[in-house]
Amino acid sequence: MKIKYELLKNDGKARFGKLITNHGTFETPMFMPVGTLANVKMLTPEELKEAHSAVILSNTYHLWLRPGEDIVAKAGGLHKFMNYDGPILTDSGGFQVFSLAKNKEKDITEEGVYFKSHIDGRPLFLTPEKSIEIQNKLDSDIAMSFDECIPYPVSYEYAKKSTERTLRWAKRGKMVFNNENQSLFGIVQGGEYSDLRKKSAIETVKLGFDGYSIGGTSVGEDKETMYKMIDDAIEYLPLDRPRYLMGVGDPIDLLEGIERGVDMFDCVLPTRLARHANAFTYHGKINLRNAKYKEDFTPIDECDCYTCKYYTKAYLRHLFVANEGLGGRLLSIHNIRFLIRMMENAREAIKEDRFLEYKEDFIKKYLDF
RNA sequence: GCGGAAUUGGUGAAGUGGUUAACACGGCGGAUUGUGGUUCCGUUAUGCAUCGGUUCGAUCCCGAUAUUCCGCC
Repeated sequence: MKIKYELLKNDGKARFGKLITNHGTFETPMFMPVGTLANVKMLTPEELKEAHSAVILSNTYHLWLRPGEDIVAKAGGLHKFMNYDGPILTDSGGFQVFSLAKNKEKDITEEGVYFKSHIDGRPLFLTPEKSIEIQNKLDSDIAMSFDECIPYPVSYEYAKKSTERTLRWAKRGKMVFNNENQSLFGIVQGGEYSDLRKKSAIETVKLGFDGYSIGGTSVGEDKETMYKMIDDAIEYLPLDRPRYLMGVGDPIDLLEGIERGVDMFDCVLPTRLARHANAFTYHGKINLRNAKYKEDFTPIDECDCYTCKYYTKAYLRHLFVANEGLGGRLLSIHNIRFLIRMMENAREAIKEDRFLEYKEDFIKKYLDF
C-alpha cells in the first residue's frame, strides 16, 4: 500500500501528524537519518531503533553504482538486504546532479544527466525514468522524483530553466511509476526566487504526488533566504500530504521548518558531525576533540541515549584523538538521538499548543553558550 | 688519551652570508545541511647546542666549550 498521512493537530502552521507506512506508523514532525549506501554509517538497525529512529534515507545513484539495484532486488529489496524493517525513503539521485555533475550546462540535458562515476570514472547517464526504475527495484517505501537540486546563488534564467525541466522530469517519472507498494514524492525547486518557488509548487501539486518535498535548500544560502524558500513553497502545498524539507538538519533550522509547517527532514549532519567529533548538546554544538574535555568525566549531555548512559566526554575525546572508530559510532548514536528527541519534544509542544514557546526556549539555550 | 663526524620546533627533518627558516607528523582551533568513514581550512621555531670572534650583516665562516656517534691506542 501507499503511505498515508493523517494531520492530527495544528499549532499555528506547525503540524502534528501520523505517517502510516508498510513498515510501521510514525509521528511527524520527524527527522530521518541518512543511510546513503544501504546503511546509516557505523550504525546497526538495532541501534537506530533504540534511538527511536523511524524512516531512513538511502540513495538511488549510489546503490545503482554499488552494489547495483539488481543485486538489491535479488536480495529481496532494500529492507531485507540491509536488515531494516522500518520505512525507507530513497533519494532519486537529484542531489548528485548538484554535487557530482561537473559541467551543469553540458551534463544536464532535457533527456537526463551525464555523470562520471565517482568510483571508476566510467560515463553514466541517469534519467527520470531510470531513477524510478531503480527505486522500484530497491523497493523503498517512498521514492523521490528525479530533480535537479539548484545551486545557490543562481541566475533567474538558470533557475527558471532548471525548475521547468524538473517539472517535466517529475511528470515523466510519474508516468512510468507503477509500484503499488511504493509512494512517490514530488520536489519543489525554484532556487531563491519566490515566483519560481510558487510556480514549482503549484505545478508539482497539479501532477499529484503522495507527498511533497522542498528541495534546493541548504546549499550555501543564508538562513533567511532558506526560510523564505520554505515559505514560498509551502504555502501552495496541500494540507493532507506530508511535506518534506530535504537535506536540513541543523537544530535551529529544524525548528524553523516545523514552525513553517514541515513534517519530515533528513540530513547527514548528525552522522557526519559525529564522525568528526562534533556533538549536539542542548547548549550548542561542541567539539569533543577540544583539549578542555581531556579530564571531563561527565556525559555529553542530559540525554537518554546509550552513549550518554555509559560514556564520558573524556573517553570519547580519547577515542577521537586515537582515531578509534568507536568514537564516531557512539557519537552517531547520540547525535541521532538528539535530533529525534528534539522532534519528540516538538510534537509534544505542538499537541499542547506551545510550539513557539518551546522553540524560543530551545534556541535560547542552544545559542546562549 | 688521540683523530673524525654531527648538533635546526614536541618529533622526523630541508635549507641559506642579507626581508616572514621548506615540508611532513604531532599539538591547538575551525568547517561540515537530499554523506566527505581516514575530508577540508587555519594556526603552531622572535629562532637553528652554548659562549665568543670575523663581517655592514651569521643558523650558515672561525675558535672554545658541552653532548652524541664512529675509528685508533
